[in-house]
This record gives sequence, C-alpha cells and structure tokens, in this order.
Amino acid sequence: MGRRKIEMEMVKDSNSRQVTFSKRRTGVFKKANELATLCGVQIAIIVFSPGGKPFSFGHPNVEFVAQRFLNRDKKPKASAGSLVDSQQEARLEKLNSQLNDILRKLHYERKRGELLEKAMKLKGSEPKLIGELNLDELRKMKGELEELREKLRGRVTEMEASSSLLLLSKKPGREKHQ
Amino acid sequence: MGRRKIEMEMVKDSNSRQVTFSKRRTGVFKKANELATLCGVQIAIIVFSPGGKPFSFGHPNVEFVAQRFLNRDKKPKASAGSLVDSQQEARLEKLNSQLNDILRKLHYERKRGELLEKAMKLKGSEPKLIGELNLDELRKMKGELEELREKLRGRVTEMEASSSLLLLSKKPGREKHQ
DNA sequence: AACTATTTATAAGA
DNA sequence: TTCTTATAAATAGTT
Repeated sequence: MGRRKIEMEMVKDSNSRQVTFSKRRTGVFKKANELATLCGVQIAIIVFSPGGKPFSFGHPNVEFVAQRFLNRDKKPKASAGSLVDSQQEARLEKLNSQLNDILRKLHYERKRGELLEKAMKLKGSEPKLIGELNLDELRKMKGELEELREKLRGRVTEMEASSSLLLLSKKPGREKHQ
Repeated sequence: MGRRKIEMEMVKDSNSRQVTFSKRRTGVFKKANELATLCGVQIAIIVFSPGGKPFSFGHPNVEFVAQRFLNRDKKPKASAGSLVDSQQEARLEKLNSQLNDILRKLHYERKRGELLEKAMKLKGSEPKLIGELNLDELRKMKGELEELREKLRGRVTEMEASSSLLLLSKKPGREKHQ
C-alpha cells in the first residue's frame, strides 16, 4: 500500500526494516483498537521489534485478556485426582480432539495434492498444447508439486506421532482414536 | 474503509457486529502476518469474538511469543507437584516441542505455496506462450493452488490454537511492557 | 516527521 | 457465507 507494491519477504536493509516495523506496528495496533471498539471485544497483542524490544497492546489490557484465554475452559469435575490433574486432563482431551480434526483435514489435502499432480502430469503429456518454454516451466512446477505432496505426507506422519504422544499423556485404561 | 465511513463506536446491530468482527479479525491477523514476514519478528494475538469464542494468531505461535514476553525461565517449577504431575508436564513439554517443529514446517510450506502461485500467475500473464485450452486449464490450477494455500493458512491457525492450548497446561505469569 | 501516489482493507450490497 | 465494488484507510518511497 504505497508508491509500490513490495514483496512479502523480509525487508533486507536493516534500517528500512526498522522503519517498516514502526509504521506497521502502529497500523496493526490501530486496527486492533478499532476492532475492540467497533465490536466491543477484548484483544491482546504482543510483538517484538527487530531489535528484540517488546511492544504490546491490549483492550482492556494484555494481562486481562491473557488470563481469560488461559482460564477459558475450567471444569471443576473434581474427584479422586487433584484439581490440577483433572484440568490438565480436560485440556489434553480438547487438544487431542483438535489434533484429530487437523489430521482429517490433512488427509483431505493429501488427496487434493494427488489430484493436482495428476493434472500436472496430464499437461506434461500434451506437448502440442504447450510452447517449449512452458513445457520446461511446467516440469519444474510438477516437481514442486511432488515435493509438496511429499511434505504433506511427512507432516501427516508427524502429526500422527504427536497425536499418539497425546494419547500417552492420558492415564492408562483409556480408549483410543484414529 | 468501504462504501462509507463509519463512526468509531460499537456497531449497534448484533448481526452486523459479528460480520464486522469476522472481516476485521481476518484483516488484523493478515496485517500481523505481514509484519512478522516483512520484519522477521515474533508476534502473538489473542481476541475474543462478540460471542466469547477465542481466536489467536502467532508467529511462530502464540505460546512461544507469550513465553518470551512473560520472560519465563525454562524450569521455574518442580516443587509440591505429584509425580504424575511432573510426568504429564514432561510429556506436554515434548508435545509442545513437536508442535513447534510442525509449525515451523507449515510456515515453510506456506511460503512454498506462495511461490507456486506466483509461478502460476506468471504463466497466466503469458498468453502467447500457451495454447487457449492450456490457458484455461492453468487458470483452474491456479484456483486450486489458491485454495490449497488457503487451506494451509487455516491449518496453521488451527495448529496455533492447539499449540496455544498447551499453554493451559502451564502456570500463568505476569509482567508488562509499553 | 510529512507528504502523496498507490495499494490494500473493507462497508454495503448482492 | 462468499463475492463484488465503491470508497476509506494504510503505507512505500520520497522529501
């Protein structure tokens, strides 16, 4: 939004980067303030400058919002275990549910990636429709998509591992998902 | 910023307020992401919708930034907790570390997706190198890649939310800046 | 810090 | 909810 459009990558020059940070930090905080005012909601922002200095904005203040966020699902289902134990367990349960949801979506993405790759291959086999230069570029793109698919596959494995870890965090004698 | 200028006061109509919240929350998170990317800085945002639902954004993730902000030492614990408590905590620590690792990779994938999209756009702007049919197909592919990128973005948000949940398993802190 | 040419966000409307 | 579009607002490069 200015004289020119800029690439979405780290600003190389250190001084320019600091200037950009100052301008945009102001902008983000202003937007946050407007959001809080227009919608009557609570919001907190923490950001570190390139030099490592912390800045924050909060409505009504950072600590209040953070506390609400941290304490949002307190369930006093107290029993034999300590209060902390049951709370932690509830958190793990919710986290596990979220991970499973993410896993489901990852599977969807994998299928999508495979379809995309097929489409790419189809194109690669239709040289008469593509100029020489494009054929070359499409080959690169195909390679990139294959890499992407591989990355997605690896990610699923990782997430499954995390999910398993979560299950381990639960007390023995529990049921298992996925 | 739209068809008309609006007063900076709470939007009265409940439905309009929710719509405004959704649009502007997206805008704030996008701005935060750009700030993090352009300046290579860490940022975390927590906001509650008018309905009380929590949303968060973080680069690399909320709890990482929060931890840094709260200036907490790695091990300020170990005292009156039970053995089970410390074991669970150790698992959570490991899980948290894994989630952070996955988050890092997701950010890498997002960048990759953006590069791919750029490549697609470049092709779309070179009609003389591409046959009519291909141009059409490339447009579809571009759309699919955009969807994929959006999906990745959504996934990052979800994972950040999950990761944030981990914060719940740790004790709250204090301190304030600016 | 200010200044603007441009880009970007978004209020309404569909 | 998603998209379109007229307009307000943010900001990149400059002074």
